[in-house]
Amino acid sequence: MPRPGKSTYSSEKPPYSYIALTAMAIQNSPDKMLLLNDIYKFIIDRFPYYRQNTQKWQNSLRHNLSFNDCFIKIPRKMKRPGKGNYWSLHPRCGDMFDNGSYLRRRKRFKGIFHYNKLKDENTFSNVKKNLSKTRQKITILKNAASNTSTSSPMICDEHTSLPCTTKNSSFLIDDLLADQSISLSSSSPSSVPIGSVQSTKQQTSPTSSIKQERFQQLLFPENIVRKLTFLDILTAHSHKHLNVYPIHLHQQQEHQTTGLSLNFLY
DNA sequence: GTATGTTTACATTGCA
DNA sequence: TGCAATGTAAACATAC
Repeated sequence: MPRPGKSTYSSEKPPYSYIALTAMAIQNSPDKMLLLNDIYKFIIDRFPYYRQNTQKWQNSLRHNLSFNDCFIKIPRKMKRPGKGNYWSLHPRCGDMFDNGSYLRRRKRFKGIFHYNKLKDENTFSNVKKNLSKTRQKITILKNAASNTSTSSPMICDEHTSLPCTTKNSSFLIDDLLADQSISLSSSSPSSVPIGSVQSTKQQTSPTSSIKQERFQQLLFPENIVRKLTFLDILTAHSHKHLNVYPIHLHQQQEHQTTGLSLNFLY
C-alpha cells in the first residue's frame, strides 16, 4: 500500500476506502496499533478532505472498525488509563488490497466466528450439541498434525508467535472449519464458544451470564488482547502450543502454557 | 457530557 | 444484473 506523505492529496476525496485509510494509519504507526483519535489525526493530517464533516466520516470509520474483522481491539495497559482501546490489524489480513485497489478489496476479511453469527448460533444448547463434533474435529487435527512433517512450523503471527497453517498435512483447514457453528472442545461441561472480545465486565445474573458466554480474551505476555478465532485455537492445538481451559471470571485465573494464557469470561 | 464502540438498516458502487 | 463490499445515518450502550 502506498504511503502518501503530508499534503499528498488536495481537498479532493482520496481514492481510499475507510478500511484502507485505517489500515494505512495503523501500519504507519511504530507499534502497529493506534487509538481511535490517533487514526483520526493521521487521516486529517494526510488528507485535507477529511478536515470537514468530521462527524460523518468518523462515525463511518468507527463503524468500519467494529464491523470488519480485519481490525482488532487491544485494551490499554493498566499503566496507561484513558478512554478507548488501541486498534490493530489482524495478522492475516495483510493481503487485503493485493489487487491494487484501495477502494475495494477483492474479498472482505472475515474471522472464522463473526459476532453477528455468534449472536444467533451460540446458545448453550448449540454449544452442547456441537461439542462432540468439535472434539472429533480437533482429534482429527491433532492426529494430522502429529503425522505431518516434523520441521518447525513457520511463524507468521508476530503477536502470538503462532504458526501459519501448514499445507503439507492430509486435510484442508477450511474443511475442518466448514461448520461455523462448532464450539470449542473442553473437558468441562461449561465450555464456551470462541468469539470476539466484547466486554470484560463481570456478570452477576444468570441471564447476563448467558450473554457473556460469547466473550473471551486471549491474553499474551505483553497483555495484548485480541479477537480469538477458532482457527487460532486449531492452529495452536495443531502444534501443541496451547492448552485451552475455560476459566471462571470470578477466579480471574490464567493457565500459563508456553507463554500464552487463555481467559474465558462468562 | 462526551468519546468510543456496537449494531442495524439502507443506499451506493464495483466486480464477475 | 445480482451480489458483495463499502458508505452513511442513526440509535444505543458503555467508559471515562
